[in-house]
Formats: sequence, structure tokens, C-alpha cells
Amino acid sequence: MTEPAELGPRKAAILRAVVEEYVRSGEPVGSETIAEGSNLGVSSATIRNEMAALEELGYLSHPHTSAGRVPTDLGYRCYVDTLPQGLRLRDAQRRAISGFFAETMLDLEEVLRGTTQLLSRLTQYAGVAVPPRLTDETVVRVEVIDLGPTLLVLVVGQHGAVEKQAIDRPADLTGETLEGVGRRLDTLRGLTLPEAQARALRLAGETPGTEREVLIAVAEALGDMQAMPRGTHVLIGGVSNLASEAAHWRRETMRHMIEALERESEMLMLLQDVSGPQEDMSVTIGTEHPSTGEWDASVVAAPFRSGDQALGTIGVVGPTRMDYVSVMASVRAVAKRLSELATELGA
Amino acid sequence: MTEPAELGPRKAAILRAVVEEYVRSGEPVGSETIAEGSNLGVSSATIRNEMAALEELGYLSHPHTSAGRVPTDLGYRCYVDTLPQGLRLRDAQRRAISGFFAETMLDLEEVLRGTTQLLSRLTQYAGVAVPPRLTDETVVRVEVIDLGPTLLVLVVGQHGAVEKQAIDRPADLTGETLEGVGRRLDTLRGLTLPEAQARALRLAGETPGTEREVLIAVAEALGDMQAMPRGTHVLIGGVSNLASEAAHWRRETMRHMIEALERESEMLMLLQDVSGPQEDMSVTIGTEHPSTGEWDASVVAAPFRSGDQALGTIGVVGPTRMDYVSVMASVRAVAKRLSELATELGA
DNA sequence: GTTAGCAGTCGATCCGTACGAGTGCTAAAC
DNA sequence: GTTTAGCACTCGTACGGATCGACTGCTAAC
Repeated sequence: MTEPAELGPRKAAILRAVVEEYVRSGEPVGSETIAEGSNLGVSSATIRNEMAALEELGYLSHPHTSAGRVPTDLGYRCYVDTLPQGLRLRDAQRRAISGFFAETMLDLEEVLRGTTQLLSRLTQYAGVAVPPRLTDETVVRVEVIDLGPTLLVLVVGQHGAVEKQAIDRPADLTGETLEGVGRRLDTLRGLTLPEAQARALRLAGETPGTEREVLIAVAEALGDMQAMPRGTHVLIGGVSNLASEAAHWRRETMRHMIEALERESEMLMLLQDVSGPQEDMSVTIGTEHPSTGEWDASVVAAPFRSGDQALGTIGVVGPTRMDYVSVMASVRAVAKRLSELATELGA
Repeated sequence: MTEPAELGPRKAAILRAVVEEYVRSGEPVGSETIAEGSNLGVSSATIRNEMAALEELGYLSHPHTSAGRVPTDLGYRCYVDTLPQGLRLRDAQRRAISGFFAETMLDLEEVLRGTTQLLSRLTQYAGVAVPPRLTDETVVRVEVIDLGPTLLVLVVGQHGAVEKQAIDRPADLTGETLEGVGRRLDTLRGLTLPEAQARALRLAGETPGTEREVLIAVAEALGDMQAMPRGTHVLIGGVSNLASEAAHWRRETMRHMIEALERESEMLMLLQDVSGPQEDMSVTIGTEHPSTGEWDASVVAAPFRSGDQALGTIGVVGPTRMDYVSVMASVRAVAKRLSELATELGA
């Protein structure tokens, strides 16, 4: 909508300087600071004029008359969009990432849990990760296990995701029946979850008696697994970082934020809304998304893949006033390494 | 150590009144307030004397000269210990609990997840739950699944707990080998995890070739599952309640607290330390435990059982200044209902 | 178009005062 | 001996006013 080009190079430079200074100091920045710190050869008065113009255009705002300027969400957006691509990580960060991925980890969920912590440590904000949805994978095994009072349906995805759901146990169930069911369910291997469900239903149609009953229940369970992303828990790490970093946030704001992080469905929607299908990385700033708008938060997210198949999303949630350069570099680097690992792990 | 009896009935009554008033109002309570509110027929001067004595004994403390009294951890302890047993829930709470358990839920972990939310809603603090450790259960099924690049060991416990761990896949693995392994592992049914591990090792000893290799890896995985309570994730719900309720906590305190809640191992230790083996319910107040001492928190916990076998623990974490009567009533009631459900579910 | 200078604005800070809640003590009353 | 009334004292908190200082926005000169 607003091409940064039309700002002109000097306005752009000033906006950039304001954002960076504000992110650094946390305090509204005045024209003097910019005139001194930045090496445009102009005086503070000129900067003032430009800043007034930037405010007019909606990129900056004014807490009160005698204060400096603060970037608006639009200002951050422009800043982020015009960022040069060559993002460098600090050595310590690079080492932290390498160290993490040097550990041998075989279970993807475990890796993701660690990834949220890693991201949180790298950025000082909260790290999030959405594990692969079983829906997108093919099924490697469907198993029905007799627990006595109930039956347990176990579905294993190709990348090692395990989904379980209990179903009712028919009173007249025998071991043979269960074996029969097991044999039939073996044919689900290699299907996607919806396909598996359809096949299970079809199998049920061809089968009489108790076995049929169980198969129908299994099909229902397979349906539930798709419909409700129950197993798709969003992994979160480092909420405590937010509590300290965000020292200037209002208490209520923080409450809302932690609440939102707890609501898995909300985070899930946020991260899914946020990660455009083809994009490499997405940044959502404050009011650009209703959820984050409420609590002055931004989300930097990137997908990770196995080969060319998108598996899930990782990201960082922090205040709108965050160090986008560093965060984006971290998320990108971690996503890249994670994709490599996932590819190697679950080819 | 300190029998409340030796306080004398009046001191005890005053202590009780101070605790209740302080919990209610959140502000240091003065002698006048007690004299008026409570119906001991004595004047504020007498109360003052008694309060000075209680302070001397360590049950109360003084933020500063011209302020009222505040209970110490010891004061809360005495208050809790002398609580009458007849704890009543408010109707709304009773209904919330019944409503929750009226939903049909078949998966214990799902129930526990909901339980943390329920406890949090009932008490306005954070709810926690420790699911059954697989170690204590008997194994219903051990399965090795070929995921291509790795193998996945799946262990199902009698109550439906599922533990998974990836192991290396020998290069020369064939489907037959895997079937052989599977047949041997069938004999693990009904054993406890340590027994199963021993049996797996023994099986490995009796078996040659690749099969042996896999069995050894499985035994290792079974060992890992006992050693590291990796699957024993502590479930937590309602952290946001703490963020708002604890409006008077220092920011750093809150950061520490959320951090501690995030460290599963710490919470696990806390909850395990806290739940005495035979006790019905335990209350840990502030400095009584090193972890909670750091952040002025208390933990009210109760075990839940299936039949007479202890499965896990549920509890509530909140500020030392909490409404112990209500929280204890809630935790006790939920633990009772949960035990009934678990008994019915996993006889 | 840029810059220096200057008046004006408005929040933040500091300080002195007054207030009031609550204690602790003492002396009288029961 | 215990309880109570009275009172001086302490000490945090709220209030108000003056000052400070950081910026801006404007104007006039370059």
C-alpha cells in the first residue's frame, strides 16, 4: 500500500534511525539525538521538519508535545520491509544455534521443544513452535490397544508424531476381534489421515459384528484428530523473558498476552494466519493482526520443511518494540537448521 | 514444631482473624479492624498487646512502625493447621466441578489438561498436574515402528500413557527382523518398566544379529524413559491468573515464578517433595520449600489415585497470601472426583 | 531547501507539608 | 493481674507548588 520508495531517501534514513534508536533506548527519540548519532549532514531543525512530515504520513507518533517521536506500527512495517537482506548473527548466537543442533536428537517434538527455548534465549522474547499436523502427513501405523475399560487408538505419522484417542470398548470384545481389526487397519499405512478415515469407514461397511463397531469408532477417532487440532499443541518457551523484558508494559497488557499464549487455539490461528503459504518468513506487527494488536506484540515466524514439504512453523513473540534485525536473523537461521535436521530425520 | 495449642484460644482467634482479613484486603491489618470485625469482646488495646506477643513468637510481622500486622509464613502455617475440617465450596464452584466431570473424557492426559484449567478457574491461581509416570505402571504394549531414517519405540502404559523415543535404525534392517523383534517384545506385556527393560536385555542376549542390536537399543530406550522423566511433563494452566492477581508482586518476583513454572524439572521436584506419601493433601507455604521461598508462593497439592494406587498429583500454585480455605476445598474436591474418574477409567 | 534561534509546552522531579493510620507505652479501672 | 482508655510518637503516603529540562514548532535569515 505504501511504498517506502515514495518516502525519499532522507526520510527513510531518518525513520530507520528513529526506529533503531527507540528500539535501543526504549525512550521517545528527539531530533537532536538523530542529528548527532546519524551521519546525515543536516541539522536538528531539518530533522524536525522531516519528522513532522513522517508523523503526518503516519510513520511516527508523539506521546505528548514535549517528547520525542516513537515509531507507529506502520513505521516499523516500513522499517522491516526496507531492511537489507544481509543479516548477520552475533558470534555468540551463532554458536548457541550450532551447539543446540549439534546435540543428537531423534524425536522431532523434543527438538521443537528445545527450539522454543533456543529462540527464547537468542532473542529474549518468547519462542513458539507448531509441530507438524498429522493431517498433512501420511499414516505409518494405526493401532488399537485394549486397556481394559477402554480402547486406545494410536496413530503414528511418518515423522514420528503420535496421536492417541480413547474410544469406548464394546462389552463383547474378544482378543480375536481386536486382532481382526488390527489386520484390517494395517492397510491404512501410507494414507493421509482423511484417506485413512474413509478407508476405515469402508472397511467397517464390509465387516460385520463387533469388529464393525470398533472400526466405526476408529474412523470417528481419525475424524476427530483432523477436526480438532488437539494433538497440535503449540509449544511455547521463555514466557518469563517477556515478563522481565516488558518492564514497561502495563500489567493488564501482560495478563492478556500470557492468556493469549495459553490459548493454544489463538496462537495456532495467529501463527497460521501469519505464515503465508509461499513466503520464507513473515513479520506481523501490532495492529496488523487483531490478536497481537491488543497487546502491542509482534510475531516473527518462519516455516520449517522436510525436503520441500512444509512441516510446521517456528517463531518469536515479543513487543512491537523489538530488535527486528536480530530476531529475524535468529528465526531465519534456526528455521534453516531445523529444516536441515528435519529433512535428515524424516526423509 | 510449634503446637498452636500453646498459643491460647484468644491468640489463635486473633491470628485467624488477621490472616483472614489480610487475605481479604491485601493490606496490613490494624488492631482496630480486628477489634471491630471479630466478636471477641475485647478492646483494640488488648488486641495490640496480643499482636505484639504474636509478633514476638514469629507469627506476625510488621512492614514498618505505623502499619498493621501481616502474617508470616509461620503464621499461615499455624492458621492452615488449625483449620476446621468442614470445608465448604461455593455453589458456583461445586457446579463448575460437576460440569467439568460430567463431560465424557476418555483420555487421562486430556482430563488432566482440563483439570489444570479447572483448578485455575476455581481458585484464580495457576493449576498444575503431574500425569502418572510410566515407571509406576505396567506396560501394555511395546512396539517398534520403522519410520525410514529412524526407528520409533512406542510404549503404552496400562492407563493409556504413551511414551515414545526414537532410536537409530541399523542399516541392514529388514521387515522380518522387525517382525521378530515385535514378537519378542510382545512378552513384555504386564511388566513394569524396569522389569521390561531387564527382559528386553535378556531377550537381546538370546538373540543374534541385527535383531539383537535393535533389542539392545530398545532396552536403552526403556531405560531412558525411567531415568529421565521426559514424558512426565508437568501440565500447567492459568498462569495468566497469576499475572493479574499478583498485582502487588514485584516484577522480578513474577519473572522468577513464571520461570520456575516453565522449568518442568523444578516443578516436578516441588510437587514430589510436597506430596508426602501417605498424606491426603499437603500445603507448602513460602519459605518452607526453597523453590517457593524465592517468590513468596504457596503450593496446595493432593494426589489422585486409581483404586488405591497413586497415579499422580494435582495442585494449585499461588501467592502465600491466598485463600487457603477455598483453595484447599477446591483441590480436595477435584482430587476426589478425579480419583473416581481415574478408577472408573483405568480399573 | 536549510539552518539558527527562540518562545512555548508539558511531563518528570524534587521538596516541604499535612495527614492519618497504627503502634507502644503508661496509668487508671475492673 | 488483666484490661482499657488515652496520648505521644512514628512513619509512610498523598498533595501542591516550584523548578527543570527535553522537545517541538515557528520564524527569519542564509
